[in-house]
Amino acid sequence: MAAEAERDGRSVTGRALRLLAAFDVAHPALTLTELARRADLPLATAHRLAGELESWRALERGSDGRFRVGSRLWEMGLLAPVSSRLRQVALPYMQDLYEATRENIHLAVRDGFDTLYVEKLCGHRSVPIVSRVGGRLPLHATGVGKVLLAGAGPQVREGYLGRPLPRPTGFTVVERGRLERELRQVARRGHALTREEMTLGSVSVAVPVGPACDGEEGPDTEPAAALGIVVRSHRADPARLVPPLKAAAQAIARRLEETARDPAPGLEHELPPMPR
Amino acid sequence: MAAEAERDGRSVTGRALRLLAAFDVAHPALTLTELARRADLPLATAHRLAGELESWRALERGSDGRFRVGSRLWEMGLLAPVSSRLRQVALPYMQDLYEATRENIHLAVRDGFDTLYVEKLCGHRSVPIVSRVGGRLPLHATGVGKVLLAGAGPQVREGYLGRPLPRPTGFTVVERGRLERELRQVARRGHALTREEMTLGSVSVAVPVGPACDGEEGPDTEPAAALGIVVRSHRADPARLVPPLKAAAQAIARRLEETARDPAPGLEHELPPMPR
DNA sequence: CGGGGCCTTCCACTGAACGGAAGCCAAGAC
DNA sequence: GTCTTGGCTTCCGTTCAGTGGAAGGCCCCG
Repeated sequence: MAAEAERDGRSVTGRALRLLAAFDVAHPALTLTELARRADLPLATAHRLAGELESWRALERGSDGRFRVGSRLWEMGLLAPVSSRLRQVALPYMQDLYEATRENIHLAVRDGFDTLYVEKLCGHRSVPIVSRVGGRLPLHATGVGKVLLAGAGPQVREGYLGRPLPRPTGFTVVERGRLERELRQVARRGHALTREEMTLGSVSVAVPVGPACDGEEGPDTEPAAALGIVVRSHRADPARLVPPLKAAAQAIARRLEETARDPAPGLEHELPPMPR
Repeated sequence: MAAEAERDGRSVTGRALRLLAAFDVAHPALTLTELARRADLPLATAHRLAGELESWRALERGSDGRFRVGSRLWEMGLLAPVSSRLRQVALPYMQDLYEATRENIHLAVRDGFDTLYVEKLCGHRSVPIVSRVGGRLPLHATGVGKVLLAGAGPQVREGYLGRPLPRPTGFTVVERGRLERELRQVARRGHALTREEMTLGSVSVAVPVGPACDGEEGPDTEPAAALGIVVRSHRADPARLVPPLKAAAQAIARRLEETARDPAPGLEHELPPMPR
């Protein structure tokens, strides 16, 4: 820890990135002093670096003097593969699912030991829910998470199960044996169904998106993502949602493979770089 | 230009940010050498900095050796106000509009002299279109752009009109006088309607979101955003879309004002920081 | 086998980053 | 009115982290 903290703080780039990392969902806007404290930097240093980041619009400073993440950074982030490829491809199919159900539609990937939510559609009628685009939840307590965990390599699965697992509700399965059995079942069936394991009153159905979603399970074919839907638990038969989910997931997987070839996917219709 | 380039390259942070800025839609994946060339840095320097950025997962290096924008950066970007507030609030209303029309629904803000697209919903049935989330288009050639330009301060408007305007189609209005007249009309009516000015075959309708969207035009009330919809030009009567658009825009504006008060908006349900 | 990309590592030099300190400003207490 | 507090900004001498040329490794192709 000390060693890592050492390495982290040493380089200028590291310090700058620590400034960025000081922001999170609970702290989307920070005064210079808060920023310095959270990044563990001397005020003067934070001031200089934050100023520099601001001049690049990686940070923005509001009229209240607080710093916020800048829209330039947001723009940059959208170039990340998760967003630019996965999201782009999946969105129309997610739209279709939403139209058909008017429930929360989720697209998530595994990032380390977390479920990382890439996209989420919801309307006014959907169940309110804890997930958030860009947010993280445990792998073992959600539908999409279970699918991702079941599809991950044994390495990851072992590593994940070998640590204490949070238990958001009384229904969350955390006993190792039972969880492993469930995961095998998920892998076999090609879908996960979890009842109130993350939030009381909500049921979640999910399927993998990727090579493994055709039923055939290749040796090293971790799914690229998971597609899921969350409905109220009193809803008649969540299992009915599996076929449309699978259809959508397969379509997405196919399109992903197709677009994997062309590096610059079509319409480069950007604005010519207007002089300031 | 020379002066700015000078300042830009001097600081380490600047160099690191230049590396990030080397990525764009047309170049979402770069080899180290390309990266160095595009950022105008010596190879060794690019190598070191890129490595550091990678260790923070601000960049990721694929199996092909190319660098891409990292998902950590994507996550950070989602904390930007455009995304975390505006998008969150507007999305359900945009969903409703999509459901009702199945057409492209756009949410955009003005960023300098560009229309910056914050969100875009579209399904399979919608008109294919050039806009892209995080993308930029001219202010004078789209529905949302015109609304934003009409609502901007005279300073901005003058500045924008004082430069040569691109003309994507033969229908794009670029004559200053005519454009100014149109903008006044947009401001008065509270909505914009453009026919094939950006893309042949598409018509766009848009309304402002924000203080000015109640008809009353305060002195300094630039709209926070613009909400628009793009349909095929042969569609019966695009003007019919104005009332639902206005209703949605007002609802969004109201919710934006409401949530402006509470700094941390509710459910902080993040995962406890799992040890690596 | 030699040439040409592309990537990685090394290391001596140096100028850019550092951060303590001092000063500024506004709000609130007394 | 003055004093205190807290947040922000600027300054500047020291020093150490960043720099980048050069050399070497790897792979592919002719």
